[in-house]
Amino acid sequence: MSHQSQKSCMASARRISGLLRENGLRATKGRAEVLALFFETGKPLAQRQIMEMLRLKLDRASVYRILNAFTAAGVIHMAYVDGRHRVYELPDRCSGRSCHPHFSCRSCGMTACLEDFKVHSQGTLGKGFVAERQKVLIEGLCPDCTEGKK
Amino acid sequence: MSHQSQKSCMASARRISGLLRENGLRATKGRAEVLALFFETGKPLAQRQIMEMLRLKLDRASVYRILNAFTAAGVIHMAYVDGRHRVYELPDRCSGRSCHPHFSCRSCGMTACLEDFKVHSQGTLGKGFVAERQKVLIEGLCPDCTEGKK
DNA sequence: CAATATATGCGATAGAGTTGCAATAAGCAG
DNA sequence: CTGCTTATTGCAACTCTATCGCATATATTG
Repeated sequence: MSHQSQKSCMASARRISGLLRENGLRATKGRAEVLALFFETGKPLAQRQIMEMLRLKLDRASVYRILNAFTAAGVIHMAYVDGRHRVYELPDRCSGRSCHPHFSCRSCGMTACLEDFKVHSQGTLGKGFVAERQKVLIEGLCPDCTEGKK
Repeated sequence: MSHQSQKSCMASARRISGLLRENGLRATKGRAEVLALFFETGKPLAQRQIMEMLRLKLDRASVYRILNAFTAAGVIHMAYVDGRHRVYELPDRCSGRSCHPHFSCRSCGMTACLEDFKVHSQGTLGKGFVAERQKVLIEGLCPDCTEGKK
């Protein structure tokens, strides 16, 4: 999947560089690769996973700085915190006020985006409060782990 | 508030010890005090805050172990992760499947429980998935910080 | 009150994330 | 394409949360 076609890789590389520059970020190899990983996997990623998936060598500190820069620029956002890990994702399917919910398995730690799961909120926050984003995390057991428990 | 009446303190101390034992936990001074803090404040607490509020001396490691033991026993649960801090609270107002939402101010970091805020979820997780808990975090600005931004 | 299993204190350690600084590479003008 | 300026990277040291092993202290049980 990573080397299907030079052409399409290059094409998306150009698209990604453009996206970086549009957001006021220099299009370095490291940044392009990290951003490409988000597009390729389409999944929420933590620094650790990014490090493991990198084809290009990149320092730990650089990955952290890249994630922070991306977050500040709004290219990605922190989806949720999993244990000690900050998990980021593209804000693709998220409106300004609410993000799609995430699922996290308490047994194996597997996580997933719940795109067909809708969350409606009702009620008032109180005077002066302004809600900007709504993060929902469903904890439970994934199919593999429910089978194991049977 | 901490020394209003010896009597009520002692009474609740006995109640707390009982609660610990009911959950299979030894009623040590440290554990009783930590659990009492959750009841007295009624607020979500992180290890750091607990350390600062302790009247009794207790080691950092012990507080961590106490929080883990309480969580394993179900006496408290992790409400959310605030930056690098795990924040715990009594499962008082939480049913088995859903927890009351929390608010977190992105400017000052202040957090609060949203008791009058209800969240309804709709949809399917997918075959084999079992939802056990639903954590909702609303991010935004608190009254103090909205005033500042005006 | 003594025996025993469990908690605690202390020090060392692990792991996520940050920072300072020198080296490097992107972006831009010519 | 070349050189200049400035942002980014690599490296190493560091911070901070959390955990672990082990000796000591303490709660529970009989």
